[in-house]
Amino acid sequence: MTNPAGADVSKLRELNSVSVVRAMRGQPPATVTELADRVGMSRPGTDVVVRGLVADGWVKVVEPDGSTVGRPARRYCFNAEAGHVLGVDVGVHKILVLLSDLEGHVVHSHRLPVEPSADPAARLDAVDTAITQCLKAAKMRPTQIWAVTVGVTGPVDSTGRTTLFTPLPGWAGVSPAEHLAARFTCPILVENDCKLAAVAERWQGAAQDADDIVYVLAGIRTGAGLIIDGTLRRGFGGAAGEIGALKAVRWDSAPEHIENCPGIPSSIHADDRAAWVFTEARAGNRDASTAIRRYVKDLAVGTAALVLTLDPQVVVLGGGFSRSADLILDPLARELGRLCLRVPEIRASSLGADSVALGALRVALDHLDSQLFTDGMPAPLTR
Amino acid sequence: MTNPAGADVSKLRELNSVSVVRAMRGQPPATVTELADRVGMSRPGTDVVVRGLVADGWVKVVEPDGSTVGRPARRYCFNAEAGHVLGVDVGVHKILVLLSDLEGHVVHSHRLPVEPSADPAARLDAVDTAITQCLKAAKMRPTQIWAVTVGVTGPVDSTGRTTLFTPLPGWAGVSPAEHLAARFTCPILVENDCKLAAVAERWQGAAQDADDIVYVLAGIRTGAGLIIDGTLRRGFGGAAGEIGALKAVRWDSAPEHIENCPGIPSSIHADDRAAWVFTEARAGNRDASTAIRRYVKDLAVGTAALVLTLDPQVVVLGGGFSRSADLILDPLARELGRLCLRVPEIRASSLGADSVALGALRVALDHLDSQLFTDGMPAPLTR
DNA sequence: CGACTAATGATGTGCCGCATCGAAAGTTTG
DNA sequence: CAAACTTTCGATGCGGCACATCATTAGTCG
Repeated sequence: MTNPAGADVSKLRELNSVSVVRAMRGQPPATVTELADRVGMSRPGTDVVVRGLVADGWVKVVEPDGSTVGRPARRYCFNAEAGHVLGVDVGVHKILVLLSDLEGHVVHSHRLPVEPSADPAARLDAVDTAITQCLKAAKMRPTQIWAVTVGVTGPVDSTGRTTLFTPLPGWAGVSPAEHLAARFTCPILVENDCKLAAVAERWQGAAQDADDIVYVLAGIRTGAGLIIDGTLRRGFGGAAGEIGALKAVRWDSAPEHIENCPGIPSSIHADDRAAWVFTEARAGNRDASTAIRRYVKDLAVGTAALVLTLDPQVVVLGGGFSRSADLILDPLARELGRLCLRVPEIRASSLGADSVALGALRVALDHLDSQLFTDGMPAPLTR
Repeated sequence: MTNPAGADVSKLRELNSVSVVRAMRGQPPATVTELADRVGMSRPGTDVVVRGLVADGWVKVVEPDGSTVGRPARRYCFNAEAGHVLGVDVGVHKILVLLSDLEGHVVHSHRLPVEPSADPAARLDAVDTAITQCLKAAKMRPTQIWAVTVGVTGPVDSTGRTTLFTPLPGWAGVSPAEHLAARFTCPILVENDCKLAAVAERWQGAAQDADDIVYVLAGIRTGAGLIIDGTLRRGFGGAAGEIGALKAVRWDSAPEHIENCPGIPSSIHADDRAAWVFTEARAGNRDASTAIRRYVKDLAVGTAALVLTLDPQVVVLGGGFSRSADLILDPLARELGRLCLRVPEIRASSLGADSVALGALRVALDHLDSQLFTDGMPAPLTR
């Protein structure tokens, strides 16, 4: 786009092929006439293009089908099974692998619990196992995967290496991309988990209508992911959104208000303390309410910094605590109203714990899209 | 780009016309053969395209010219005089109007002092006068202007209306765009001054190599402009970069450290106090050094919030105080090192007080570019 | 003045998309 | 059961665009 490139006549075919594919994706099977209308081309021209796409494997035919009157039309739809992508969430407690087709429909998933204390080698082993299991269940081989995205905690630099501090033991400097390159020849992307969750919320979650989104991960950890003008922003060194590193913003210590809330019975498991606090707060427990109020106050300072910097349309609240969004959203909105010039909409995440892996899928698909659409959709069968 | 559009055969000509123009702009006059090489088209094809562009007025011929051997080639260059744009800086003390051709070469400028206390009506009158003078000097009529960008203080919403708080008296809610629409039929853009200065620094200033830039205005006022992935980011409500509104960030009061530095002689004019402080600091005045240290400390907190949010490649320090960048850059870098994960490069602005108007020019030109390039460069003579 | 060089202009070819029209494949109706 | 109707399918001819090739032209150099 930026560098001038002479356009051959064949470029036209490429352009129109891409247009037709764009018009077909995510839609029910369509007739050539419908596609011609949608794309704004003539019927014969569209027909030729569609034939080419069928020959290349991008499009498949859905024979006749229920029509009312006239000669029944052949129906075509995007061949989502032409390729598949993997989305991997390397979490603290679990590895989650999602396998989807080119439309983003999840066809298989595999979840593997991991000890929070596991070292990088063990964790990467678990990733391998989960991917193997997932592919096996889907009866697919690694060569059939067109792209993989891995979500990890902590910032990721442009080479796909984790950098700086991460909550996982010994995880700094690890390169999941290099590790997976041994098994996959396709592009392997590595991305921060908060950023992927943000992508997921825009794709299928609470912010599908917005192009400027601040996603705030509110849980045992606190983090953020930014989508600006519809695109995930990584920052020059991949550390965009790491406002929590500013000591004046008490994101590191914020969850402690809840974790260390006075009155938590010692019988409660460490992982369930937050749930206890939220439940108690709803029941009227003063200490619990205070803990949450303090937490939200700390959370709001960092969020306000993000909001003032970016002026987004929506703030999406995700992470473990977002299950109790009813207790957080309103006070958070109040605090932001106090701190910000213009308060954006604040919404609770509508995706569960799968959001990181979902976002990973979307990033992988986006990567393919940008490649294919700029190259004019070469035949996928040759891969 | 996003909605599928069938590509007619004529689209090819459009594409190639755009490519050729792209290859010509900012370059010395070129022969058809050179252009063909640059664009990657055949010579005859390029020739036809260039002829069309000449006929439309986009390109002009530079007859023969010094060549060495062989038949002398006709040389063509982009006809920058085909249209012009205006960049207007509505400052506190001055109105500055720049008139440039389509290459961004300033052909005329007009500067008009304004009382800081002038009300909006008087200020808009001054804008009118300055524009009139500038056009008169260039012997041009308003219809020959293809786009105007106006830089103002304070956030600007998407309709080009100033919003919220601004340092100019009564300036909130004013719409310079509506005011100018009476004289110009071309697009009139209104933008925040810090944002425009950021654009200027990337265009001709200290950050020409960077795509992720945080511009910090350090002067009597403090503000910021953000460029992410090479594009100016306005935010959903036009208030991106307004981190100074966060009270925890002491940007509002930061300049007071310098303005109220102990020891400033009462004989010094209010506008020259900062200069006095910087001069004294260089001479070893303790109070002055302390004032600057405190100022930088406050400045750094807000800057750190921006840097941590966006992780830019470069921070450009602009505004009046940047003339004394030698006293600010190093301590600022130290503070950011303490506060941030990854410290970006910190550079002093290399543009003077014209930066806002320059950025306004660039924004106007960018607006034209995006329009023309997507429409395939229709003949400009018809305007 | 002739040889060399590089741009110019003209011709023919192939590809692409469009408009048009007859043939085909169904449904509806009497 | 057959004729009328509706809609898709397939083929043909047309015009536009870029390309390759080659003769022509306009300079410089020896």
